[in-house]
Amino acid sequence: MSNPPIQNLTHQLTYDLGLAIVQGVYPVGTGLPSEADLCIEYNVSRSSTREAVKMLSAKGLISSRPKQGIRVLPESSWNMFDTDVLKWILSSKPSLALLKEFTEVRVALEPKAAALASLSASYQQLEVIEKALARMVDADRGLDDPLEADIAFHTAVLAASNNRFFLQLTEFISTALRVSIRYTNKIKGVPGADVQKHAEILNTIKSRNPERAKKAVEAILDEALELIESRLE
Amino acid sequence: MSNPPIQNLTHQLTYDLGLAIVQGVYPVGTGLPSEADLCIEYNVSRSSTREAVKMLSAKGLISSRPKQGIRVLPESSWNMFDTDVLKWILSSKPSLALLKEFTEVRVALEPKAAALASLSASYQQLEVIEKALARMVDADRGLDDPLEADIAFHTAVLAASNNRFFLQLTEFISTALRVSIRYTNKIKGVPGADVQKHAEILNTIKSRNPERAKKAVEAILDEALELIESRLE
DNA sequence: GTACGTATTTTAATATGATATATTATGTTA
DNA sequence: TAACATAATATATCATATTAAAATACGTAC
Repeated sequence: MSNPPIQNLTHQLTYDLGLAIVQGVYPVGTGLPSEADLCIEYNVSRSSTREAVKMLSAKGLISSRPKQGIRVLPESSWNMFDTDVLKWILSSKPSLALLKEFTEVRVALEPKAAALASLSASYQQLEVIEKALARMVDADRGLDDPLEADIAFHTAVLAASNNRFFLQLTEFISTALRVSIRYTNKIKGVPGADVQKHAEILNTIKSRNPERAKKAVEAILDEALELIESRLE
Repeated sequence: MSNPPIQNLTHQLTYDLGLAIVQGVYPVGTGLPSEADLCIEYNVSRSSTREAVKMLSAKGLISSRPKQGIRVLPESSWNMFDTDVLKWILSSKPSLALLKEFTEVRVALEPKAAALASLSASYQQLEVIEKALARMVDADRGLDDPLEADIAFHTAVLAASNNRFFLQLTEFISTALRVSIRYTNKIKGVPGADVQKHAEILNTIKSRNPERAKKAVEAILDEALELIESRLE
């Protein structure tokens, strides 16, 4: 019932339960069956059940205390920047509204990351961005996967910012892009136009111009955001 | 050995181990004692040990597999946006460099959140911001805690953005501010100046002007960032 | 001597029974 | 009625046995 690389029963149960929770299968407040019932329902031992519960509570989805049982926490305490949580949410209720909110975060973060990258990117880091751009060129000719190339480019910029928080967001961004692609990728613009804009980003970073780097990334993301907003009406 | 609200042995061990890991007690790559050894070292049962290990692996700090044992993952996979992880990091090695990186994230996020708030904040949400500002005024007169009032204001703006990701960051921001305050709060500017600038933010949001709201928040954060950068030299 | 398959070994993963603890609900007594 | 003791119920903890997985060592074939 899960596609991610499940290693063992505990992880399997964690994914199944996590998905069920974000899907709203268990009511917020006082939901979830008791430990013992979960064992029966999912046919696993108490050890695995407890470990799965602990993993989910570490991600802010649930809390568990004696006598009160296991309850689903309000959505506001879910760790949205946890890759698993994000994956569960996007793959179960990938609303355009949420996609818009996600893109708003990108609009806030990525331009700033590019600006930082323009100031501090090492030669090696520039090369990584350059290679990602080459992949995008290849993708335009059908020689590479367009989505993966695009993701590689944006995560390379994040990594080049040399900021641990932005670096941590690479997984966050790529996960969300991978899941939500089907909502935006449909309409492809002029072939090569996208590559051109990404090349512009690379150039501004290489020329150590933070202001222009910021603007270049903003241009791309604002466009994506507008596309989403236009569909929301 | 921990101050957070520890509920039970599993949480206690999670905090102790999490702190030890970010402090570098266990070498990255192949660190940590085996499950059995951890039981002896911390004098707890295997259940609690395993549950703590699962919680930490849910936060991206460690991985555990048969035969290879429990190993510390590279810092790049740590979930920096997890409140616990951030707390451990900031309370153990609160370097100015990290504080700078954190502030860079704030500079990216909070102005955008204010802009969104100016577009979508409800009347109730505006009231919350207003009350936080009142607390800041009180704090200037010694009638309230300045830090808590400041945190209340910034988190209120985040909440008013009506974006689930920004909302999730309220805990992240307040945790970091609370922990890192001792590195910046020392130098207080002109009394009332801070309040004035925050009042400006509220006004721009109330007048539904996203551009000016963004600028107003940027002004405050850029200032904080410059202060940190000046100390880094 | 190298490559491949197999056995061994080590460690986590799973299962289960028993006990402790915390919380809520209940009932009893003054 | 209020305070206090008691019971009921869920998770938390402990202990132990068994299973499965992964790395290493070993041996054999070529």
